[in-house]
Amino acid sequence: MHVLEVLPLSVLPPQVPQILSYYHDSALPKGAVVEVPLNSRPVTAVVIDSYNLDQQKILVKKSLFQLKKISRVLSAEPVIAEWQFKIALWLANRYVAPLGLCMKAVLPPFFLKPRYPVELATLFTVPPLGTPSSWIITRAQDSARHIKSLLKNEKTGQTLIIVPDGSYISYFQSEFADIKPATLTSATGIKEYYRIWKEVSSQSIQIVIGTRQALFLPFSNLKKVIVIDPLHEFYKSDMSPKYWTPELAEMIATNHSAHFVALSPILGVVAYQKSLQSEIKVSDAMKSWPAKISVIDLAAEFKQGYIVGALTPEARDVMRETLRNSSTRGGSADSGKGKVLIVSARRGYSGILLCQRCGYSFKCPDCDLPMRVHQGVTLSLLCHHCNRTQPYPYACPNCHSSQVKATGPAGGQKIFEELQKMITFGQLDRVPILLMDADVTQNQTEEDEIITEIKKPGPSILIATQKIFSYAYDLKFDAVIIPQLDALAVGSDFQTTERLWYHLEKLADFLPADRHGEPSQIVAQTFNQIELLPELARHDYTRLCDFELSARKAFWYPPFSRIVKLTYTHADHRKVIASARSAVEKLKMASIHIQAQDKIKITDTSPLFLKKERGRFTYTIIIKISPDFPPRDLLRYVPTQWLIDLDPRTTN
DNA sequence: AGCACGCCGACT
DNA sequence: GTCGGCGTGCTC
Repeated sequence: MHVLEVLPLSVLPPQVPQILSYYHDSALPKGAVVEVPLNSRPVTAVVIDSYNLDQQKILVKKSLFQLKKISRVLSAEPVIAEWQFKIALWLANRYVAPLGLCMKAVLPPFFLKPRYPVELATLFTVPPLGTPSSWIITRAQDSARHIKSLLKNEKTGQTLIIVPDGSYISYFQSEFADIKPATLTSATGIKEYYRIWKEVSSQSIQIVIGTRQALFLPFSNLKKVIVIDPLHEFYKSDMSPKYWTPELAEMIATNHSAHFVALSPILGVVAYQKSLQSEIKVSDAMKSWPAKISVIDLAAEFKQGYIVGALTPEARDVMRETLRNSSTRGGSADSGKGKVLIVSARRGYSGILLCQRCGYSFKCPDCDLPMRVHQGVTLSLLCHHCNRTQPYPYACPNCHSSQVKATGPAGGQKIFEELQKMITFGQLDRVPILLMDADVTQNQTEEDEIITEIKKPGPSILIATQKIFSYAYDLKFDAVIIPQLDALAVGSDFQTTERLWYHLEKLADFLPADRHGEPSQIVAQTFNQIELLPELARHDYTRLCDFELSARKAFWYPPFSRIVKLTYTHADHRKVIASARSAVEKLKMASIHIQAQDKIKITDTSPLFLKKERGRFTYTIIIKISPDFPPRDLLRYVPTQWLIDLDPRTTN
C-alpha cells in the first residue's frame, strides 16, 4: 500500500491544506494524474509525491482523518513538468490563490485529452542568472521598430512577445509579415494550440506573439520576453489566480535567464523606483508631445455656468476648427485630415456632486478632492482617496439651493445626440459621426466596419470608449477630445495620477507626428487638476515620479505597501454587513495575534461601502500590508466565502 | 467552490 | 406524514 500526496485541480479554501493524501496500491511519479473522491465528489488531482506505507506507519497513525483510496489513475506517466509546478507555486504564493486553480491556469487546454499527447521536456536547465530587465519608453507606432531592433541582436534563441489582448495581433502580424511569428490568443483553437506547443518545445518556432496564456508555453531556449504596454489594465487577470501579467512575464524571463523588455508610453512609478535601485534599465525613446494640450477644469466651467452638455465651448471650438481646416483645403485624398476622436467614459463610473446653481462641488474635507456619488442601500458620498463617507446632501451648503445634481460623465450615445443637435443648429459642419461603444457594436465585425469607415478620407468624428486604445497603431486623428479624463482612471484611487499621465500619453498616440507645422490638439476636460503637466510634456520622469512616490509614501500606497482587496457578495445586504463586521473583527484580532499590527492596516469600513449590482450587494474591505510581510500569514484568517484580490487594479 | 446534513413550511 | 427551502460546515 502506498500513500499519494496529491493536488486536486479545484478550489480549496485557503485555510485548508492544498495538498491531500490518498491510498493507492502502487507508487506514482510526480506529475502523474489521478481521480480522487473529495468530499464525496470526483476531482482530478495531480500527484506531487508518493511513499510506501510500511515505512511511514507512524506518520499516518498520527493523522486525524481517515485516508480514502483514489478512484482511478488518469495518467500513470508524468504529464506535468517541473517548470509548470514552479509557475503554479509562484502564482499561489504571490497572489495567495488556491494552488489547484493556479495549476489549472498553467495547464494547456488540451491537457489530458488522449488525442494530444505531450512528451515532457526537461526545461529550466539553465540556472537563473540575474539578467537585467529594461523599459523602453516609446509611442505605440514606434514599438514594431523597437522590437525589430531587439530581434536583430537575437539570432540564437526564442522570443516571446506579450500583448494586452487579441486586437493587437493583426497589427504585429502585418508588421512582422516577413518573420511570420506564431500567434496565440484566447481565440486560438485547440488543434492550433497543440501545434504551437509542440513546435515551441522543439524550437521549430522562434518567435511567439500572444496574450498572457502564451507565457505557459514550453519554451526550451527562451532568450527574450517583450511585454507591450505593461501598464495596460487588461493585464490583470479577472479570474483567480488574479495575477498581473507583466510580473509573471518577468518571473518567467528570470527562470529562463532571458532578457525582459517592457515597451511602455510612460515609466510607471513602480518601475521608476526599481530603476533607482538599478534593478531595471530605462531608455526613453519618446519625442516631445506632438500636440497642443488644453486641460479644462470642469469645476471652474460649471462655476461660470457655461456647461450645456458634455462638451465645453473650448472643446466645441477645437472640433469645429479641426473639421473646417480640412474642408478649406479642398478635399484632397489626404485621409488624415479633419478627423476628430472623442473618448467617452465607460459605464458604471460614479459621478461627482455639483450644485447646478452656484457650481459648488462637494469635496472631501480631509483631502480636498471631489467626493463621489455612491449607490449602495442608500445614496452617499465617498472620498476615493481616504474612504471617508458622508450622507448624500439634498441642499448646497454654499447657496442652500436644492439643485444639487450628480454628474456622471456622458456616455457615447449622449455625446452622439449632442453632436447631432449641434449640426441641426448649424453649429457644426455636416460630417459623418461614428459611434463605437459596447451598446452599439456587439461584435468584432461591426467594430472593424467602423474602423474601415473612419479610415476613409474626409472629415469625420468618432466617438469611442477606451476600446479605441487597441487601435493606436494605425489610426490617426487631428484632434482628440476627452469629455471627462477622470472617468478613464476609474476606481484606481491610489494610482489616479499615474493613470492620468498614462491615458494622456496614450491619447497622444493618435495624433499624427507631423501636420506640416500645424499642431494637432488634445482637449482634456477634468475635475482633477493634473499634476505636473509641463513635466509630463517634457517627459521629465525624475520629477514626475519623485513627486508621485512621495505622495504614495505619505498615504502608504504601493510600492510602499501591497494592497489586498477582499470582497463578499450576497443578495441580502444585512447579511453582507454582518459578515463584513465579523471579517474585519477576525482580521484585526489575527493581526494582533500574529504581532503584525504595525505591518498591516485594515481600513475601517462603513456600511456605506456597499455596492449594489444587479440586485446583489458587494462589500469591499481594503487591507494594506507591508511588502516585507508574507500576506498569507494574515489572509489565512479570511472567512471562506470572501474573495481575495492581491494588488488589485482598482479598490472599489 | 461544491456538496451533504439539518431543521422548518406547503403539498399529495 | 414528506418534498424541498437554503443556512452551516467540511473537504485527505
